[in-house]
Amino acid sequence: MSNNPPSSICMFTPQNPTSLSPDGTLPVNSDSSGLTLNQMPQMDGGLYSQSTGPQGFPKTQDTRSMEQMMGFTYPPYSTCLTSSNTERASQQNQQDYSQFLLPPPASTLRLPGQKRSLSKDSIEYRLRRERNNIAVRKSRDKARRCVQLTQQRVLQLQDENHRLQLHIQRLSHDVDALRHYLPQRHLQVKEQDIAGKDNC
Amino acid sequence: MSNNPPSSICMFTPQNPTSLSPDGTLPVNSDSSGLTLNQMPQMDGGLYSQSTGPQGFPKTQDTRSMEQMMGFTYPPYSTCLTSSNTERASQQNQQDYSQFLLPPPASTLRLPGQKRSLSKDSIEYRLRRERNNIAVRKSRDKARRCVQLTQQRVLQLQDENHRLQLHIQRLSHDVDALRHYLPQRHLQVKEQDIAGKDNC
DNA sequence: AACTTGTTGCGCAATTACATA
DNA sequence: ATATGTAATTGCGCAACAAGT
Repeated sequence: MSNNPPSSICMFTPQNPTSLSPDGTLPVNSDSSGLTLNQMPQMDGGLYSQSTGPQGFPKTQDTRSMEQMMGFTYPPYSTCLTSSNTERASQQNQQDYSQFLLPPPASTLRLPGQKRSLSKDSIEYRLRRERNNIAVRKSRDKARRCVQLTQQRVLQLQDENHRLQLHIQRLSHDVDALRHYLPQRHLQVKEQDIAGKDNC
Repeated sequence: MSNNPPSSICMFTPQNPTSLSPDGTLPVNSDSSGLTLNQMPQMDGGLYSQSTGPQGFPKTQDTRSMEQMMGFTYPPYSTCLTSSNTERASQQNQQDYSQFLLPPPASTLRLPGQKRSLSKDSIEYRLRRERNNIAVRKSRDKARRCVQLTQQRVLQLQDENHRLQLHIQRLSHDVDALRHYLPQRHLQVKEQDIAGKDNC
């Protein structure tokens, strides 16, 4: 389990810039765009649960239509849906499989550097897929939130920027006014020497 | 052709905040996150073109195989793998359904509000798919660039912010110094009246 | 109205990042 | 320190829409 902080940081982490696959081939994922946020305000709780695949297997052609028909639209956060149905199914789904889980014992003969290839019909395969699907949804959700956060940050910074500029404007005005009130010229000069070049 | 500027703007365009499907149901895509950049530095030219698959081949299965058979591989990313089995399953799967999917092949009678459904085997279907795939790649590319741009903007704003704060610091210092040099108290007071409340 | 392009959520598969035996 | 398993990322294609012509 372990819930310790991952290493990647939300914004601008370059992250394996020249990543190559272990076999030396160019990796399929050559993009990455360096967006790997973390520490996002997300309650890692029950969301992302079993997604719909009630009977997931034959999975007709696309599931999407299925999901929608079942009203399972996955509203990232808040507003949570009232997933009336579907959860039952998914829940049970898990259980159903759990008992069959771990068929490998029989044929455990696979070469060291070889990762076992699962049959697409196998329960295990489906379980892995489903888990990954959940992870994918979670990850993308996180990415979306990060983007939004970044955008908010821009607005916020622009705002602050504006405030600062106004402040500068006022201060500049003050300085001018004060200089104007200085009785002796030499003092002004002295003052300017002290202040240096503010007007950049 | 017309290459005029689209309406959406890159950052923070709210854009259908309460979007609902025409039928009043909640739209599947309720996300959108208001990211709809435009005017991105993209040469809209030959990129995203036909995906020049010189000899695209046995990519895997899963429809993709079709694309390759037709010479549609789209190299942009990938170097594709060489998986193996499984093509049978998904392929057949698709076909199985496809025959049920579109009952009216020869008959062109489709009700007013009904969009014709193409056979997954049809050339037309493949062409549409391929066009959409290109559009998708293009769109995502745009989104990626927008995100990067936004991130850059944050850095840039942070930097400017810092500069402004330094400037304020110097100006404040100047004001203090000048005030110190003011010979008479009443002048200071007067000055403050003029300047108003700078210290917010 | 019909068609084309643009967006977006989703699932898949390959890869990577972590964690742990 | 290494082998192995799981979670996280990411490009890709699909389908449903939205938007634009």
